[in-house]
Amino acid sequence: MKSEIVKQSILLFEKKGFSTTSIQDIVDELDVTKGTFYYYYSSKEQLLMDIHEEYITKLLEAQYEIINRSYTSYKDQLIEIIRLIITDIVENGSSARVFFREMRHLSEKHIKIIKEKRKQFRLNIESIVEEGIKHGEIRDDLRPDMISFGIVGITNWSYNWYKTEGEVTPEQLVSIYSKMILTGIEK
Amino acid sequence: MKSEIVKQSILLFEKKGFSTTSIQDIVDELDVTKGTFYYYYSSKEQLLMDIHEEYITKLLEAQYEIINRSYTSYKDQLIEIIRLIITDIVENGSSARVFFREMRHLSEKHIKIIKEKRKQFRLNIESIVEEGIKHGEIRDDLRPDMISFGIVGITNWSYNWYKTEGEVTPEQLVSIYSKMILTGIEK
Amino acid sequence: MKSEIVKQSILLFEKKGFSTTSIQDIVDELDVTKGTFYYYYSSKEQLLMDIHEEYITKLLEAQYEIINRSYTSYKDQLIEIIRLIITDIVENGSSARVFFREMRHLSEKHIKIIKEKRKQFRLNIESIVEEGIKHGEIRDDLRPDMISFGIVGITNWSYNWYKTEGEVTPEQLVSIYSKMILTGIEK
Amino acid sequence: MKSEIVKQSILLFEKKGFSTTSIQDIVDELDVTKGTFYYYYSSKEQLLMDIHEEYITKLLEAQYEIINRSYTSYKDQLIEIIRLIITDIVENGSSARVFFREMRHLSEKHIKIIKEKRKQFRLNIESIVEEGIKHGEIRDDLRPDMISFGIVGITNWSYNWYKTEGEVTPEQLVSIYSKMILTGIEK
DNA sequence: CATGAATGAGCGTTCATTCAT
DNA sequence: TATGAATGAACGCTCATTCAT
Repeated sequence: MKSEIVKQSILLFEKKGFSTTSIQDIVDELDVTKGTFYYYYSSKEQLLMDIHEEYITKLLEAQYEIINRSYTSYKDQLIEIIRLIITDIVENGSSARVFFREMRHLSEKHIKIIKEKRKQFRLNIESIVEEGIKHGEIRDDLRPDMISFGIVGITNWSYNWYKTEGEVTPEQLVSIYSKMILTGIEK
Repeated sequence: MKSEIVKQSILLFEKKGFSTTSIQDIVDELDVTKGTFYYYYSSKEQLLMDIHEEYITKLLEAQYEIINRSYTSYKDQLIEIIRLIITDIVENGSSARVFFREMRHLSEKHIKIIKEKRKQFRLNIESIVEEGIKHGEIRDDLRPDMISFGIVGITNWSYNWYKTEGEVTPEQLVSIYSKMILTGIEK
Repeated sequence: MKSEIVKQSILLFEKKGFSTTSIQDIVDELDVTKGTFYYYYSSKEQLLMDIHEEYITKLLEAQYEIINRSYTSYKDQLIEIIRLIITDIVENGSSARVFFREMRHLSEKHIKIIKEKRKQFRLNIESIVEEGIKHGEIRDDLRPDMISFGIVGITNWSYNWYKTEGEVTPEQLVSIYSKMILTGIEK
Repeated sequence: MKSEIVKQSILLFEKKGFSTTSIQDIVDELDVTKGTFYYYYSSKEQLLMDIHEEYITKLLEAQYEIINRSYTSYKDQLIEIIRLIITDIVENGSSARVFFREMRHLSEKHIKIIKEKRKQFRLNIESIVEEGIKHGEIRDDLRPDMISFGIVGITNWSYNWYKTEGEVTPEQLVSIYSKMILTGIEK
């Protein structure tokens, strides 16, 4: 039941937004009563936190898994991370959209926790960029922090528009974005 | 009065989110009563629509102004548009954040109107990219639509993190992002 | 309207108790809606506080009025205060019962304020007793504080049982209690 | 288990009040589940009734025990009853406070039963007073019923303020109150 | 133009109670 | 004996909106 609540909530939060979705909406969809919801979650905000925490934790784990593999180049490592973000958004679009849009509705305390982890995710990219610069793979005139913001921006933004039914496969998008970022669009 | 309502609303919507901000919150800040609000706006949603419409209209106008100038290259034109987005987010951060985050709370009908204009903004970029490809300025293996998504993604994302008090000036950010997009980060 | 809310609330709080009386109960009785209640009171607790504050303030004022009059003896002054308590309970029975029974439902902060005033009321009695002892009117072997507790106990308790329709008039009760306390029941 | 439920409930009812204490609060304290509670008690109200019944029954029994002893005077008998009330409040403060404050939350039917027993307790005092009057020990100008109300008032009220850690021992309080009532405070 | 009183629908949450196991 | 999942009714409270003045 708990996992069903999470599943339905994500769909509803994605469609209507967190604050516009009522507990009633959620339990109606599951044909249970509000009491049941509160048997599993102490508050609506706690549910949102659970969703956020699971999302970012899994993503961070996957990122560390990538980081700890061995690579022939830092550029390849960056491509792998671009792939991680894109495939995650494609595969868990609803969760991703909830994650990106509804963080504001967490409590101060919870926001802090999530922000820290999100920051860590970006800092890990920044570190790879720094290594790439140090090893002469990446140009040194562009600030690693801004590059990392650029990478998460370009990839994360796709949660706003990417459609599974579209013409471009995830792998193609990974390829295009990787080329854009690494070699630019200039001829 | 009407413009003061808009001004305060934007600040509050940015800080607390649209659905968490009450009409009471808005009028309290202006030291008027709710009646006054409803004299100027027929509903809370209408106010949000006004904010959205003004924002995207101004942005589109600025974009057309850029497009209609003459350029030595399409790349320069793209840089100009990157500059437009960045400076707008820096200068009108609150409006930008409300625009990006709260669109969902518009009515179906209004959403359609705004989405169309947002799409037009991106399509205008796509057109420039297409021209750039046609004239051999931009590589032809990356799909103009995806490139345009990439450009708006990388730039728009900055509303999530850019801080005026930070180390990087808007112009530096324009420069970095322009280089990233046009020539890539590879050494 | 505000005063009607107070009036009805006191009756309901007396009859059903504070926590068993719902806002709905109150507004139903007045044929208005819950919104109306919250237009006048920010919370149920705030209403209870208003009731408490008005009650104890008026009582204290009446007590000071008595204290500041001139008397032929301290005993007469004590009788006057016994009269004050008894007549107050008889005349404002509902308020008195709410005051004595529901204080616990105030917030910590509010409880402190009310407790202080209640204590002051008793201390004022203690002071009279002390003066009475000092001037040889009252025996000195019984502790003024305990005497004051005795006086408020014997009189306040009547909120638990006194009925206007009973055989004993308030004035008779004042007389009986004054005699009991001042001269004892021993023959 | 049943007695542990009673014990904990009394403490919680005293601290938070009956209607503010939830079954969950009670069972949490005992590290069992709500099912357990309902195995022993059919309802929350039934538990309250049990507490009330046990309290007043024991008190009445103790009172009869006093009444059935032989005394040299009716005044001594009254003192013994004052002692009973005071020591009971001191020793079973929590139960006493619950008894005095929460009766209102019993059902109509149960209230009637308890009220009857409480009345009996007072009537027994009234009878002693009457006998005292008849035998010339107690003055006959003060109504035995009012005197009995005075006695229970002055003594019962101590549940509102008496603190075990205070300066006055129970026995001292008994002495003071006995003197106040029997011989008055006049010099 | 603006106010202030009032509405009514809905929300998040609590909780006594039930019941199959 | 005891649990744990679920119910359903109610509660305190919020808020966009209306409207007579």
